Order: sequence, then C-alpha cells, then structure tokens
Amino acid sequence: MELSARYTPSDIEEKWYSHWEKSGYFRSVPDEREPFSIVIPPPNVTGMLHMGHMLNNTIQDILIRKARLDGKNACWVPGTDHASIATEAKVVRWLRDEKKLRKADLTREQFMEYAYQWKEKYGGIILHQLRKLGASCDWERTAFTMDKGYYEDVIKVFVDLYKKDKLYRGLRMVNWDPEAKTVLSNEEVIYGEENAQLFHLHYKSENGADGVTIATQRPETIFADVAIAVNPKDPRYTALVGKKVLIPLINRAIPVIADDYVDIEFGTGALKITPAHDPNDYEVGQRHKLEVIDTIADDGKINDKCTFAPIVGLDRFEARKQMKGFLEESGNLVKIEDYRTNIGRSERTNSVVEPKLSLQWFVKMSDLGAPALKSVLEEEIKFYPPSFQNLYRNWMENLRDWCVSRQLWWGQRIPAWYLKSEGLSQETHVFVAETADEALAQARAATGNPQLSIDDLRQDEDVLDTWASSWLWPISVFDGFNKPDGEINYYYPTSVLVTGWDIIFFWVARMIMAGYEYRQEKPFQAVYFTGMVRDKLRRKMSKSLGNSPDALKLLEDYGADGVRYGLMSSAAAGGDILFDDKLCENGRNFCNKLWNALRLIKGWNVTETAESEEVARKNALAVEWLDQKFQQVLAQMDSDFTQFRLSEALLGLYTFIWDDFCSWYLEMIKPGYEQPIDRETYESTLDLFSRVMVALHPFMPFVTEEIWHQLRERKAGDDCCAQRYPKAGSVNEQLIARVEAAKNIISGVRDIRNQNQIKPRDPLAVTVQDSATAQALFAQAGVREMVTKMAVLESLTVSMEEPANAKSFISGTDKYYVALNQTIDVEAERKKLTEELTYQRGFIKSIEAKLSNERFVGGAPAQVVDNERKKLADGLARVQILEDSLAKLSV
RNA sequence: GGGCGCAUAACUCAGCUGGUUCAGAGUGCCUGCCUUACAAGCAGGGAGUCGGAGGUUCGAAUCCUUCUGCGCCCA
Repeated sequence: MELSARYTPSDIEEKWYSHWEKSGYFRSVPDEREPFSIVIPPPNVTGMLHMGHMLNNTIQDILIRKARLDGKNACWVPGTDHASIATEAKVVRWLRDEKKLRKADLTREQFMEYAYQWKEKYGGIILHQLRKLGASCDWERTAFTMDKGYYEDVIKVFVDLYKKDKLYRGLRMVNWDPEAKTVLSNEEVIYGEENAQLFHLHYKSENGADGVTIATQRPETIFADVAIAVNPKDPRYTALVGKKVLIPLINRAIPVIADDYVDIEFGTGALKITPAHDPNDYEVGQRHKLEVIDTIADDGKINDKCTFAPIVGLDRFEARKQMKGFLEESGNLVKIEDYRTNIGRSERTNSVVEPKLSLQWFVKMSDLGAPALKSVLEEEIKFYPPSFQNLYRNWMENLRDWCVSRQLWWGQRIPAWYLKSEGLSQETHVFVAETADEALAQARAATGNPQLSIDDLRQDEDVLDTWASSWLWPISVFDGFNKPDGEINYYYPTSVLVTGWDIIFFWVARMIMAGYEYRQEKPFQAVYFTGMVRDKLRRKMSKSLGNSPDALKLLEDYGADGVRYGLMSSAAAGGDILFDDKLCENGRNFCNKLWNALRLIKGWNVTETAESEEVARKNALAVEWLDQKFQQVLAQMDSDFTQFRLSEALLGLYTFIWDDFCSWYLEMIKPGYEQPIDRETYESTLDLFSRVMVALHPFMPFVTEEIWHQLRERKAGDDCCAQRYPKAGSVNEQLIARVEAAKNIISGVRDIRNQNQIKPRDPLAVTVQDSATAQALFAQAGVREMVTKMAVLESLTVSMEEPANAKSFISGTDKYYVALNQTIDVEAERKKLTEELTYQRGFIKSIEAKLSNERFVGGAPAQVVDNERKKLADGLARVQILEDSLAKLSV
C-alpha cells in the first residue's frame, strides 16, 4: 500500500480509538497485578472541552498509558459533577426556551425530573470530547455526582458528620448572590478593584450638639445602622463615646461605641455599624451585643425592615442612587469622594455579592483539617511541584467553617427536617436523618408525640454545595461507602491526582479531609498540579475574552497527537502555559517526521546480505550505537517519570527521534539510490522503531499505534498500546563516545563545506594527521565507513603528510585536513588559527590556575580534579596542533 | 497588612545534590540547499556579565543577605 507523503491524523484516530475501546484495553477490574488508579477531576456536566481540560487530561492519559505499558492494572475513572449553580441555570433557561415553563410554576419533583432529562440529553458532552483527545478512561466506570448511589453517599456523610458534631446549622454572615438567590462559599466570590464612591454623612447628636461625620460606601444601609464606632485611641471622638447620635432622615438614635477594629486613618475615623450587611460590622455588633436589622431582601431589594419608606422595594443600587438626593436635601451629605475598592462578585452570575446574615449548614473544619494538613507537610501525600505545599499550608492553617448549603434544587437535598408548627427559620427542633421515616421517628421521640405524622414535618429546602459531593469522589466512585471492603481496597489510595492549582482548596484539600475521615487514609499518593493555560499576552483563557481557541478545531487541525505534544512540550508541572497554535504545529510536524521515517524504511528493498563487508560494519556500528543511545534515553525517561517531569521526558524522546534516529541513524544506514538494505539491519531498524513507538505511545498514542502496525504485520491483539514499556539496560559509554567522535568529524567536514560553498554531494578527500588517538579511532569497526558515508568523502587517509590547498579543523585532539580545489587565503587562515589559539591558551590558563591551587586539588573530589587534568592535556594537545599549523603557514 | 513565588538568548521556558557532559532547548532571526522519506524538510550560523549589589566557597545561574521589578494567594 502506498503511504501518503503527509501524515493525516483524521484518517486513523477514530479507527484506533474504537479499536482500543472494543478490545477492552481501558477496562480495569481488580486482579493480582499492581494497581495504578486515577480519578478524573470531574468536569462540570454542562462543560465543553477547553484548553485546561485538554492539558489536564493529556497528563492523566500519559500517566495511565505509561502505567498500562508498565504492566500495571491501570484504572482511570471518568465522570462529571452536577455543578448545581451552573446546571440549574442552564436547566431553567432550557425550560423557559424550549418547554415554555417557569421554575416557579413547577414543583421541586417536576423540576428535578426535567433536570435529569436535560442531563441525559445535553450533559456530559465533554466525556465524548475527551475520547477525541485519546483519553483512555474506563468508560464503564463513568460516574456522576448525582447518580443514585453517589447521592446516597452524600446524604450518608451529611448525617454522619451531623451525628459526630462536625456539621451544624448556624446563623452566620454568608456571601449572598441576590441574582441566583443562593449563598456562595468564599471561594466562589471573585474580588476585584472597582470604582466606588465614599459618602461622608453627618449624624447629628441626640442632644443637639455637634454629632459625627462617617464615611460609607453604602448609604442605602444606614437604616440598618445600630451604632457608630470609633477607635478608642482616637482623641477626636473620646468625648462622643457613650453618647447617642441620630440616623439621618429617620432620626433613630444609636450609640457611639469604641472598638479597636476601627481604622483611625480611613475616611473620617468614624464607622457606622450595620451588622446585617457587613461581616466586620457583624463581629463588632456581636462584641457589643447590638441588635441586627436586616433591610435587604433575598433578591437584593430593600425590604420593609427599612423604616424609610421612599426606598423600600427598590434594588440596593437604585436605592443608593436615590439616597444621594435624599441626603443632600436633608443636609446630611457632607461630600462624596471617588475611590477604588475591592468589590466581590459572584463567580457564576457576576452580581455584587451581598453579605447576608442567614441560617445555613456548616461543616466544622478544625477536626477535619488537622490530619489533612499533616499528611501533606510530612509528604505522606506528595505535591508536584512541592512549592504548592506552602499555599496549602497557608490555607489549612486558617481554616474557616465550610458553608455547604445552597438555595437551589439541583443537588442533594439536605436531609434535615423541621416541625412545621415551629414556622420558617424559627426551628428549635432539627431532625437529621437519611430518610424521612427516620426523621419522623426522631421527631416523635423528641416531642413525645407519637401521633406526629410526616405531614407535620418540613424538609430543608436547600441542597448541598457541589463540592460537598465531589470531595467524596475518590471513595464514592469505587463504592467505598457501601462496600468498604470491596474493590476500593484495591484501587484506594489512588496513585495520583492531576488537577489545576486553582482548586486546591475547593477540592484537593477537602478530598484529603474526606479521605482521612472515611478511610483513615489519604485519597492519593501524589498530586500533580497543572498550570493555567493562558494566551500569548498571559491572560487567562476565558469565554468572555474570547481568547480561547476552539479545542475541537485544534484537534481537527493538528491531530490529537499534535495538540497533546503542543500542550506537553511547554508544560512543566505547576507552570502556566502561554498557549500558541505554533506549539501544536510543532507536534503536527513531529508526527509528520515520524511518518516520513516510516515511509523511508518501508520503501527499501531488502537483501539477505549486505553489499559489502564495509557496509555491514558501518550498519552494525550504527545499529548498536542507536540501541545504546536509546538505553540512555530510557534511563532518563525512568527518572523523569518518577519525578513527574513529563515535558522533559517527551522532549528527550523528541530529540532522540528527530536527531539521533532520523538525522543520524537513518542517514547512516540509508542505502544508495535504488540499492537494497541487508536484512539484519532492516529487521533491527524495524525492531528499534517499534520499541521507540512504544516508548512514545503514552504521549502520542494515535500516530504510534498506526506506525506500529505499518511497520510489521501484527497478530490480532498485538497492539502498541498493549506492549510492555521498554526497559533501560546498561549503557556502553565507550561505543557512544566512538560514534560521537565520528559525528564530530562529520560536522567538521560539513562546516567546511558550508563555509566554502561546496555542494553536499561533492565527494571530498580528507586526511587526518597520524596519531595514536586517530589510529585507535579508525581501528574501530565501522567508524571509517561511517565517516566516509556521512561526510561524503572520496578518501580518508591517516598520514603525517599535510595536503596542499587544504583547510583544517580540530576534532578531539586530532587535526583533519579537507582538500579543496581552491587556493587557501593564507591571511584569513592565519587569523582564524590565531583566534583559536588565543582561546585555547586562555582555556589552559584557567585550568592551570585551578590545578595549581592547593585548596582545589586538596578539597575538590578526585573525579573533578582528574577531569580538569584531562581537560588540560587535551587543551595542550590542541594548542600544539594550532602552533604547528601557524608555523607551517609562516613558511 | 500577612504569606508564597518568579527574574537565564529577541520570545517562551529547562537547568535535579555548587565543579566545561553548564551557560541549554524550542520558536524566531541569518546563510546555503526543492540532496529520491519529510520545505510540516535538510546542512550550518550568530546571539545571554544567568535582574542589581554584597557575602559564603578553591569554585556560584545554582547557597546566604539585601535592593529593584513583576506575579499569585490570603486578609
């Protein structure tokens, strides 16, 4: 079959992926082999493949495929999370647009039914996209955080934590998203500098004296004020402390209190205290036992707790605008200044987050955090790169309780029931149980009323934070809660987690906590943190900027292997990638290079014996050399893989394939035009190429599989992805050095060709000055033939004679003459030699200085000193050659 | 305000336990080649006081101190 001149990934990727899948290579069930397991960081079920996913999943696939080739039982569990906020928003929109339904008109049960319908239809597209990337997940294990079993695990854990007093319901200041009407965790709030205005407002004194001027950014909240606070050390206000002032427009009297929290420098040094609408104020309020007046409703509008009627019912921003007029009119507005301040916005809806006092469920972090911190600091769990330990420690040492309730429907509904008789938010009895029946039993016991029915109970309306389900991922996907002695014992702890550092708190830390809480064991041996994929201008890739390339288009344009190469080639662990299509182009070119090496080899005719002894010697040397170089690369590969230095590993293979294999080896053994190659060399080459394909397979699975099959007829099941990874053997350094010396000579000749504009195919006569080292080198089988062929020589002579009209170069400590059919420019030659001599003398001088330093000779390791001595001897030999040459020129 | 990290060629970055196998890679640039596998290619080339200043050491891109400039996390 004729092979096309270019590698076309689209022809083969689909074919191989379905072949692998059909052959069951990705399937894992526990057996006697060593397990190697990875759980995918579950992408959002609404998600579409983007650059971050491709980077992250390429890394996981490399690790999994490598483990599989190493003979381990590799298990990569795929799945998605239900992403409550994002998905609920999508479902609501879908219902509105396609079903003409409003969420408000549906019951919770109806809504959930639609939501699951939506998920079945549109969710998890990303899992199909991952296949295009080559991801070798065990698809039969595909998990989802809202699957029945998973749902039950989450509920079970909630109840368990509650029983262990590690979870509680409390009134706390939370981040409220007035648009999504839900609470957000601290991590879901994005702070950024924005323009704002600082209103200086004057509060008159109750007794008609001077009063006080405060600065606030939120004049619409003054009706929720309960005090004015000043710093106790602030002399300006000492007289006022303990007195009362009047809130503008409504003239409600509030006390002036002293509290260290107040910054003397900021604004006027006096601060209005509004506990319902500011977390710091809330704490001040608590300290001073002040009441809480909440004047903002869940939707961000001013409610009727606000006693200033004109703004009731207005949105908080509209109210603020109008307050300016009211305050001006009343004469309380002293001035307005513009300033920059940090404003928190919802990650999901971008609306300004409202600090809000609210009854929510919290997980107590103190007990859970301790073992999780310890395991990382003691490297029980290893971080790559290790510097992320610091970030982790920083967060873990400042843990705050985790608010896990969300005011949504799409998610695990909180298994807490209240007595209807107690009214909303007035509950004194809370019954937490896995089922309504159990809750009822508890309620009957607690109230002493056996007549109580399920209708007397009301289940909490809220659902759990998505992270409160995904933190159980490494346990739940192996059914570790239901069957704690089942296959989870085989796969857990998983081998490595690959994730972006941006979710180290959201997810990584919490999985570690859950691991110790529920398995008394870490969830993974190691965490590999990927960097963020950014654009050329270093901006994070985002939909709103439109700077993110279309992932599927990239895969189409460059092939999965090309994209994988592009992403990996510049992705040191933890380091950001400045993405550029150019990177994928390199990958595509690399595939093409491999492809063409294949075409070259497949085009050869094979004879049983080499055309001559010389050719046989040359080829034997080449084969052995490449084999040795490959051993070196494999050894490096081992060490790179243990340290998760994946880009280095890939680069090592790339250089080996492109330079050693293609540029040197194939040229060395390439037969002349229409000449055949001997079978021995041919077979060795096919074997080597095949082994190299296996070595590269984890990084670039498609092209390697294709070439593997093009190289030889393979039996069914003899696939590249199912081989054993080549093992590094011992390395014959001498043989490598021998060929390196030959390559050096070849480069020297090529250099002279280039400088003198001699055509690459014009044969040249080369003479090497007779010496012990030259004799020794060319006495080695195949060296002479290799140099002759590669440098395109008509003759290679060892002699003391110096040819006329020759240019020279030094290789090692030997001098080579290249005969030219042109007159030598003596002056130019002299200049060149003199420059070289100056450099070599300087080189020698620096080494002599070292060696004459007793402290160096005495203090440095013997090996280092010996090396210096060797360098000195070589340098002296070179100086000798150069001096001789100069002397001869002068004649 | 508290903490962490980075600064190496024009660009993006490697450089592990200090020692010319340490000043490297890729891209870009320059020169010459459509050489019968590959122009998505081949053979070559130039390019960096390793952010500044001190120090430790026989020896520093590498360790320490400090300054400058960036970035990030937390408050």
